Amino acid sequence: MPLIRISNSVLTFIRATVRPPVRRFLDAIRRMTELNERQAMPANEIFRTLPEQIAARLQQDILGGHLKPGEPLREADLSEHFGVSRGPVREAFRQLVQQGLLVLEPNKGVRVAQTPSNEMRPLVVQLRRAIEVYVLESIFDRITDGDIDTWQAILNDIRTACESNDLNALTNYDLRFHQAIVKSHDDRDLFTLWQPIAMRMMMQYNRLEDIMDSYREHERILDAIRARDRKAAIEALSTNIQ
Amino acid sequence: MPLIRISNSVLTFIRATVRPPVRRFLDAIRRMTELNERQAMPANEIFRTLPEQIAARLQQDILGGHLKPGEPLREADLSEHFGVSRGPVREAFRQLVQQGLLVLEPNKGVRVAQTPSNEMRPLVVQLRRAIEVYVLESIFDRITDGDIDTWQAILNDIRTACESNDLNALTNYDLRFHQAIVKSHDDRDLFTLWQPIAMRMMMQYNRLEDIMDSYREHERILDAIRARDRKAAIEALSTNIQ
DNA sequence: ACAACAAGGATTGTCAACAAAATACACTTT
DNA sequence: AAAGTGTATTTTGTTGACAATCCTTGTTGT
Repeated sequence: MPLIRISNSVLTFIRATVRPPVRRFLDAIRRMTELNERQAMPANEIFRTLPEQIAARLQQDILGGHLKPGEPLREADLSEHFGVSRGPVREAFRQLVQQGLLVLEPNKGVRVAQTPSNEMRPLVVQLRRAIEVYVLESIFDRITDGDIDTWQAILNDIRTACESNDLNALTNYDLRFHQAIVKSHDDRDLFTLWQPIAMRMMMQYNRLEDIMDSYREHERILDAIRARDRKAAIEALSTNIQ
Repeated sequence: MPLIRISNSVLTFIRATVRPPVRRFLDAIRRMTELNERQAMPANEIFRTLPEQIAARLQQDILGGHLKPGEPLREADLSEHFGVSRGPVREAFRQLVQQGLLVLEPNKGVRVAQTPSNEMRPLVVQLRRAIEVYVLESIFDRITDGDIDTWQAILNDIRTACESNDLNALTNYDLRFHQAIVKSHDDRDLFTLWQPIAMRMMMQYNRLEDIMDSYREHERILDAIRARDRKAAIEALSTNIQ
């Protein structure tokens, strides 16, 4: 599947051709989709940059286990596969290195990172809990009904994934759920801090006996938020992260 | 000052010319210097890659306050300044983005990151403490006299910086001290996790009344380690991080 | 006066060609 | 055999040219 690249060429052309009210309308749409994407909506890839699209696909391949830890990734292969030059692929690699999904060795390229050791897991859990609890505490009084709706939509996706026993999709939506919460904090820097930590947990997604538990845990979080029960929400969030 | 670029051209020539025993000897030296650099020895820039050298300089400029938060950095300016093309500069930017020192906006370039808000500081302190305490606990029984010597050398630099009241150098060596400890853990991934968190603290280095306190705190840590007093070492480390 | 618009320069994004480095392999020597 | 050596291949690093985007400024129309 080739990448969707409407944004640059076509959109610029349209923008230049069309009357200003329509132009502003297009910009508004663009802004909205960008915002939605930021809030972890179903990925609308049209307006994203090339490297982001590539990184997003590779991320799914890694978290989905199609790319095994230690496996080397070649710039030339992927640039051919995606039909772009090596530049954007390189850039995508760097983004994934930042997320901790790839490891970079100078002059040798990148490999898929090893899943964190079991010994290290408690530390990662502790770190992620600290951040997410801090975020939830911090935003709790400013959570809008719109936020809750957004999160509910993701929760529905989690339910579907659980019911169809699709671990791959579940990992994805679980990530999106927590991502949406962290991103709703004003300070974008928190997300930057949180992402590499959370990724390391997503790489070993095998904690639950019953996959349905994942849905129930997230439901508990959102229900508590909806009831504006601060303490219960934080407790539920905290037990979900382990 | 132009970047030192001996490694590639000259070294390759030598390697190709010279007899294999010497060749391996050169490789050994190379490996050693790389290792030393990894353990935060005085920066031997000769064997580093171009982007790493650039990133190292920019890092000092940012932590030293010569580049103010919010200030935009232009690829073209720096590529001219360092006498390289935009590619390596771009790469250096990405490394610094990973460290949290720069912020990237697509199509708009990078800016120096804002120092973390005061509200957020306790969280960052908590995260950094968690990691460093974990590391120290984890490596404690395997710390060699060689390690201690290395750290003592950095401690001496800290003392010098404190005595000459050079806050800039102090920031640098403080970073190196903790970096050396974290890097001595087998799991390199811990360093990747730790770095962006620690950087955010280094960006606001203004905690101490008396600058000499910094030396005393680090001295306490190393003394406790030298005495193999686990509890005291962790306590000292923990109070140093705030 | 004020919004809509257009043109220009400045800056980042992408590309393809080339350089440097790492790797693999066949060949030699001891 | 086993290590030493040279060459060819593969892969990443670097460069400069060009394209797309952003931003500023001046102009037009109402």
